[in-house]
Amino acid sequence: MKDGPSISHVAALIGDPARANMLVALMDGRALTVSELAECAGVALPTASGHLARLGDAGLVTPAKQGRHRYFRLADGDVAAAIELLMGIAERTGARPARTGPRDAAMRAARVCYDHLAGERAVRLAERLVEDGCIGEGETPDLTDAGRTLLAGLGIAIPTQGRRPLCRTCLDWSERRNHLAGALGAAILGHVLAQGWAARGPGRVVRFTPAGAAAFDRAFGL
Amino acid sequence: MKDGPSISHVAALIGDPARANMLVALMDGRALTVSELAECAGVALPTASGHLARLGDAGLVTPAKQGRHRYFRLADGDVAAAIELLMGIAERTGARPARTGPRDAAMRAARVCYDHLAGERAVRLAERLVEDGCIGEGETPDLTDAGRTLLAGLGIAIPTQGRRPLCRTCLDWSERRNHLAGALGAAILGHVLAQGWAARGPGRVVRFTPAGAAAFDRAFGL
DNA sequence: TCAATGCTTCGGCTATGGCCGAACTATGAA
DNA sequence: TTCATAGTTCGGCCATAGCCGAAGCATTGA
Repeated sequence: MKDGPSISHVAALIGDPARANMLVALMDGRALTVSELAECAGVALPTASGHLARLGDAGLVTPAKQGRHRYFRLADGDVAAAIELLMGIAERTGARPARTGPRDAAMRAARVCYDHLAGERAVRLAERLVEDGCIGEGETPDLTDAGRTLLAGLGIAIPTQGRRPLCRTCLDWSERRNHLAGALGAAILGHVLAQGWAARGPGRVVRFTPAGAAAFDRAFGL
Repeated sequence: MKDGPSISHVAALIGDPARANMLVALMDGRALTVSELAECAGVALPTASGHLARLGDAGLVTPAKQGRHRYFRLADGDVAAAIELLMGIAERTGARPARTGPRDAAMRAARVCYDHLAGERAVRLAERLVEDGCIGEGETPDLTDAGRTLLAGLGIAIPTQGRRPLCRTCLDWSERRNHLAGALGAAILGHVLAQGWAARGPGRVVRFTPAGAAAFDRAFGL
């Protein structure tokens, strides 16, 4: 009677189609206004406002007032991780016809998950890092000395340790294996974009240039 | 717009309190019957049956027929992981310590779980029995000679061994630790009621009399 | 100061879906 | 065979909560 209802409250919030659409729209880590989210969810503005108030109360999104706009973003990586996991479960049931459009293929290849990289290449990276002993295993792996050396060589500054874990695993919905999240995951995405190895496409898609993909693979020994 | 609804379907399934309770009850990996899950969820059997059919369709639980029972277990670790994550999010919000009504407090103190005792006192009993070497450990602990002696002294007949395990552990909702189920768990509850140490209240609540509580604690050395 | 924009609150409508009792099927026991 | 137990299906009741339009703040710009 204790855990049940409390998780059901959170799950019920995600369980409404309009709210789910909003949350998915926020999965790329950007902040959107109430009007934009209403548009994404396909509901009228008052309805969206009500939904967002409830999501905010439950700590799934955080508001930021700016002028006469109110921006909302996902509260943190855990919320993004939960949504990714639910996507994986939803997909596996086969309820969804395959329908693998071109945009879908790009999403599978590489995309943003909150503030880090997800998709096929991100999963390969994560597995390689473990294999090479650069990071440990588990939910919040350690960054080893080997890992620090590798990153230093690439010119990626190791984020200072705050409240947020340096490394975290996040289950990838398209690959069904872990990719790397946490502060370091965010730093790597930043590096990839800063180097021009890839650029953000529409929505969550991340497009690697041919040269960028090669550089990425070389950098991490893929 | 395509992902939203599909994750919302899964989330909505978890989002119903009755179903959430069932899923949480299954979190220890064991399989439970429809009746047991109905009891855990606090709903009637037909209602539980319907819920489980939907959870099964969505691939969150898997059924296994055995005789005239139908056992359900969580489909896989991903489902468990998603529930854990949702628990974490729900907890961090601090959202729901709220509704601690009198009936709720009574439920936490002592209640019936299927046909045995659950709640704070039941968990203490189970831990004491293990500590005193009266029963073993694991999912279906053995009853030791020390345990048989204790029960004989209290005048509790040891149930004849049928298909049902004599001792079984059952995860306690409110305490999140194990209490004692199985044929012996049922026998102990029967004894408690027969001795007038406690009486069934409304719903699942079990109310101990002051003298009954003292007698119970003395009997088991709590 | 007035107007325009962005958002929230309110009130009322509606439908989804959760719940149960009763009746029915299937399995096992006597 | 007959009875008992476990579970499913059906029908109907009812509450929750999702939705929108209208009206009410609040912030910005003229």
